[in-house]
Amino acid sequence: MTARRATSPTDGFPRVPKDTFRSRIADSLRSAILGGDIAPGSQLVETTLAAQFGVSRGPLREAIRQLVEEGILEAVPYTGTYVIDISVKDVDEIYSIRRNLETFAFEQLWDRRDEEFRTELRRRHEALTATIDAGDDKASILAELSFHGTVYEATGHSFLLTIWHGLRGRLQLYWAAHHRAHGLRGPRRDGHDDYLRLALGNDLAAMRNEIESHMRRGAEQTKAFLDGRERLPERRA
Amino acid sequence: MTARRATSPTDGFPRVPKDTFRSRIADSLRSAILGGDIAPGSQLVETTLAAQFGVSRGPLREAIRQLVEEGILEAVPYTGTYVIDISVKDVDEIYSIRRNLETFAFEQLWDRRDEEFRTELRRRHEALTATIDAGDDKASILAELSFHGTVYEATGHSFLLTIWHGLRGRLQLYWAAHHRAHGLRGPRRDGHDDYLRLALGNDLAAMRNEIESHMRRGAEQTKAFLDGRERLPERRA
DNA sequence: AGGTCGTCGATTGTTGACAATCGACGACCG
DNA sequence: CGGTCGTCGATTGTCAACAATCGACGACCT
Repeated sequence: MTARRATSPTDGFPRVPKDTFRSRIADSLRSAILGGDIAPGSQLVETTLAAQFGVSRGPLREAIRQLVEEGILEAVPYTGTYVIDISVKDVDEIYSIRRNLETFAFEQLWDRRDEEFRTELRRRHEALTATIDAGDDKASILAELSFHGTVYEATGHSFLLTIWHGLRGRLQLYWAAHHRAHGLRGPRRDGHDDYLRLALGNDLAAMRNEIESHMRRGAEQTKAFLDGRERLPERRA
Repeated sequence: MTARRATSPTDGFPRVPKDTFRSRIADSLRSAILGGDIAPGSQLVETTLAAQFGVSRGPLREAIRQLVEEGILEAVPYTGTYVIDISVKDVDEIYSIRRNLETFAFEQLWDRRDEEFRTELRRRHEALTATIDAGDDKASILAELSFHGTVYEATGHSFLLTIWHGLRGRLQLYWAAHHRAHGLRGPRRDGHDDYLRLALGNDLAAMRNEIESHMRRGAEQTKAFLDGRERLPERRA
């Protein structure tokens, strides 16, 4: 009897108005940060933001507390709140734990994969390649995260899903920074073909290996970007 | 250059005053909930709490937002905020992912275990048995969590540590409920002897097995308590 | 000139009052 | 007697004003 999430928009029946300023502000701010419209490290000024959103500072501050707790903002009392900056160590950590969790998710799910899961995974894979073909980098970031999110959602493991959402935010932040710096994130169109094939197949060990190499590739790619970024601070491509 | 946590009290130099109402309120509220002074399912009334803490509703609401995001409170807009209730499914999830993460932590740490780690682990194990000998159940809950936390902290993996803190809160909540219901939580005095011995030894596979069985034991114990509790519903929620 | 200390603008922290919403109780109607 | 609908108290959501703190600039002293 603990169920019924107030924030979930996909509950079936028309829970239309159940909305509040702080939730809209939080959503809006989050997507602005994760989408790359606000650069990492920059300071958020409450009065300015409140004016931009057309609300007072009260709800805005509550939204900020929420995002601080989500880990995408950093607050220093009496001084300021800043968008978190990204480091090589962070990337290593995120990818290492993501490898672990995604493997765990597949282990949990493996014998319970049903047709709905397979269909959904294929659907999101197609959506991903479509955004890549369309050259829409911003959408392809979301599509890739949505693709990987399929398995987390399918486990029905709510705590795992919560952790994944935290990781997802970080990844989105890194990739957005990457994209903003290079102008092109450049995911290969066939980058998830093996992943999809193995996820639909029956060789769990092979799937483990695929996750391993997939994550290593991702970590190397992201770290290479950050290395260059730290060696040449402030350079335009 | 992203370092310097404002919330860490163990930084070395006297960061005395860097405190704010909302942080104190959040700490106070959290320990009251996790310590079992506020029952799961009960509603928090802002005006009442604000009066008890001697502050206005502003900072209190921000603290609540924080705890909601930490997962120990649940908020329904325009209606109320409640201490989360615990379910059998939650226990299964927590222990399954905890087994996974604690194994991951040992794998990360294994070849880097130094004398400081061994000393600290032994020290906390002694502290744990001491609280059990003293019959201080509340302290033994914290001591057990502190003991297990050693390995997470030793990895230096900040994201892993963050996730552990989330799990820790849930566990503390379950155990506190358990304790309040039974009057005695009853951890066996030698419950962590094998765990300690293997954690200090050189057989990683054996350590994996120990974690596995340790978690299974813990999950069964907690679930048995919840089963009995759900069969005899004591109060409304 | 170099360093120290006071002052000031900017920003966050806090407060009390006011508005919107919810859930329940009770009157009213069939 | 059962059900429906309006009203009302309680609770949360929002706002604008005020206080505390910080960081930097500039005057002052040595």
